[in-house]
Amino acid sequence: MDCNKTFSILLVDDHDLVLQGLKRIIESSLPEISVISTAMTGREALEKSGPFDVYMLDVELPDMNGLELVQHIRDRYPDSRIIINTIHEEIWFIKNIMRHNVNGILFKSIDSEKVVEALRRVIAGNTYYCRNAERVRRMLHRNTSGGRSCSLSARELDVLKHISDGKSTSEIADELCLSINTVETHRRHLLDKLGARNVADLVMTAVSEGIIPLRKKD
Amino acid sequence: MDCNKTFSILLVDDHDLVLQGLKRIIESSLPEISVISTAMTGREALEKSGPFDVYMLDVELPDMNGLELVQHIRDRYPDSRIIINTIHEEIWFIKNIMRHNVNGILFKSIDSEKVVEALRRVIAGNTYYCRNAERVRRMLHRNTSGGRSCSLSARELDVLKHISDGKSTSEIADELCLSINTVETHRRHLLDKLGARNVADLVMTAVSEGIIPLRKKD
DNA sequence: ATAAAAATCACTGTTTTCGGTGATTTATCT
DNA sequence: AGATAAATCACCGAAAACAGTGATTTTTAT
Repeated sequence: MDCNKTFSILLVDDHDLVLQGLKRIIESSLPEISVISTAMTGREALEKSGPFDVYMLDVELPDMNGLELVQHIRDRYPDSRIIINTIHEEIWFIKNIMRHNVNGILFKSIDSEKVVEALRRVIAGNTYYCRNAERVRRMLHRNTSGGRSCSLSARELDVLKHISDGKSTSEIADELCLSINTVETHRRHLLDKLGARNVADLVMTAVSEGIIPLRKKD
Repeated sequence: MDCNKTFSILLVDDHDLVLQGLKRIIESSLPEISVISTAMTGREALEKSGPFDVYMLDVELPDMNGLELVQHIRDRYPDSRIIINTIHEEIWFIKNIMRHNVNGILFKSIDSEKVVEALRRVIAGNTYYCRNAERVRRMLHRNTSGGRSCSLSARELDVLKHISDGKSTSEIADELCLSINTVETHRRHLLDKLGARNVADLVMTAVSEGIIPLRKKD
């Protein structure tokens, strides 16, 4: 890619503060982005004469769901890069975003260096996902393109049940007569496969997906 | 209590190995227990001419649920001390045992010093619960004798929801604009109130009790 | 009004989780 | 027979959870 090429970006967010902040960050740290346009609604965004090289979208817009907007942009300008910028860090929310084939996900809570890094990576043709979103991405990837299913092995299910019962890794190792390292590996695979960030998330996901049953009433 | 008094105990377990092990431990470390009787079924236990000072019962017996046996013993000999000895460390199971007003709970996985300690404490008129059971005990205590309900405050529910969504304490603190210390306190209260040992257990309990809903399908 | 509960924050130490990486041995499937 | 997945174990470091204690301020209820 030509190092002297300049890029255009469209920032879409219904909060002016966010727009100004992003604009400022980009202006000061990313001189290769020469055109910075903004929009505060989905409609306004679609009216801007594109294509832009990069779209950075909030998912919560007054007139339109940000993900609908993603569809529109993808339809018109398939080569554009799209970064989603959201305050929602909920896992199911991230999964939704992932399915729309975006190039990057940012959370509004992050600091400006991350924004710069994300833009650099996306412009370079790579993807950027916030740490929290990375796990979810991997999980979905396995399910769709990888061809592999994310079904759990018998042993993993064993470990999962013990985890959901509040056991620590060392306790599980004892009860299943395994090394702690082994249980930790299973645990890691569980987190990966279910796209969970920690055991709380793991249990919630597993129960919600019906992988493990609710606890019997006592 | 007279230091020279000797005590009697009835050990009930359907595994002879366990009986022999317990017997051995008691003989070698607890000279104050002079009468050690054993039974391998609930029926056999009830046929032994009591009362014994202490009953140590397995909950899994071939002919009878150990908790039924507790009832029988309590009815006949209200002053006897009862210790439950079980391999089941599941929380809901512990809760069940707790409700039967026993003096101690041991898990078969523990080492012999704990057995001795438990017997000493129970003989002295105190209670003994394995570490894992202690939390559950505190929770139930609040619900019944304490008069206090274990209902969660609004803030605690807030924090719980975030936890169940896989958020870390620091993330929750950020999102709710609280100090990390505060969130940790809420978390601790949640664990106490729901009788959970860690977040995995917390989420499982909260979902099972219907305190928080399952995650929306995506 | 005043007692009780809720909400807030602080400090400290230990244990556990989480993430990355890599490797070997069985099963299993094609 | 060879590829693939499952199951096993190891080592490391950083981050988070967990446990115990204590304390102040605000709400809420009696």
